[in-house]
Amino acid sequence: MESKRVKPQLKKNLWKPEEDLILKNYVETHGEGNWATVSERSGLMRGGKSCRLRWKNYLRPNIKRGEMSKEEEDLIIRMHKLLGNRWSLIAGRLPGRTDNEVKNYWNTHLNKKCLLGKRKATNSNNHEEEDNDENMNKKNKLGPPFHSEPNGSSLINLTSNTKLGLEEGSKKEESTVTEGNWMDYDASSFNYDIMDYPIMPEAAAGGAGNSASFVFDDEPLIAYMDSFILLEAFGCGGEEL
DNA sequence: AAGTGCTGCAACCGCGTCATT
DNA sequence: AAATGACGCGGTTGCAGCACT
Repeated sequence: MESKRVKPQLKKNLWKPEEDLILKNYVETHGEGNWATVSERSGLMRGGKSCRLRWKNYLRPNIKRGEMSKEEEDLIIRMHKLLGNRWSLIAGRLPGRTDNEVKNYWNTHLNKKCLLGKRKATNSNNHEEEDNDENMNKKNKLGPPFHSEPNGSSLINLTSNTKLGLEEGSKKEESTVTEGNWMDYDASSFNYDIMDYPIMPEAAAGGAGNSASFVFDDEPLIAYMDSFILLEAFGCGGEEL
């Protein structure tokens, strides 16, 4: 007589210390993963997502709590400038910090700071849309593409869609070269050659009909960004590395 | 001391991606 | 190839605590 399984009412709101203990014990004995079954098996009336979040953000070993150091703050600012709201990537560079924590810290402390700074630094040009964090995030789920200036310096576009093919010297590029939008970097500082990156079939097939057109795949770019972030974050000199 | 507004943080929600069937 | 489920990410919300009046 198998009746339809009724979904138990899941608990919400703040976690109690005893719930933390149950989850911690459960994960330590059974390991991470299968979050959907954790609530059933552990007896916690919490959704899998909730359990996962609680573990990831608070119960996991090596979680660092408390004040952000000046160095961490600085790193967050630099990386946010490079990556936008990609909190998990940023948090990945801050040992013991979680994406949620970094995100909250940004929203409560750094965002204001940076906005104030930007207000002072920018003139009345209408770049509001490009500079808007939310727009950046929507447009920039993938990593930033690159662009070489005729003078030899290089730029990373932080706001456009990675999948677009860059056309050298196009109007679009020129119009988007603004502070906080394109980042100057010295390509010679890196062991990186832009030609190492895959040219996607559609681009290779001649979409733009231009040998300077690149379409970047997400992962290789992320891999590149990792090393770039390190170099950028620690001052490009490499003395810290 | 009480009321109100503000701030910071924990947690939830919706959506996208990936793996499996 | 399509459907399904699990997981991860970023945005948003709700609430507790603090500051101010």
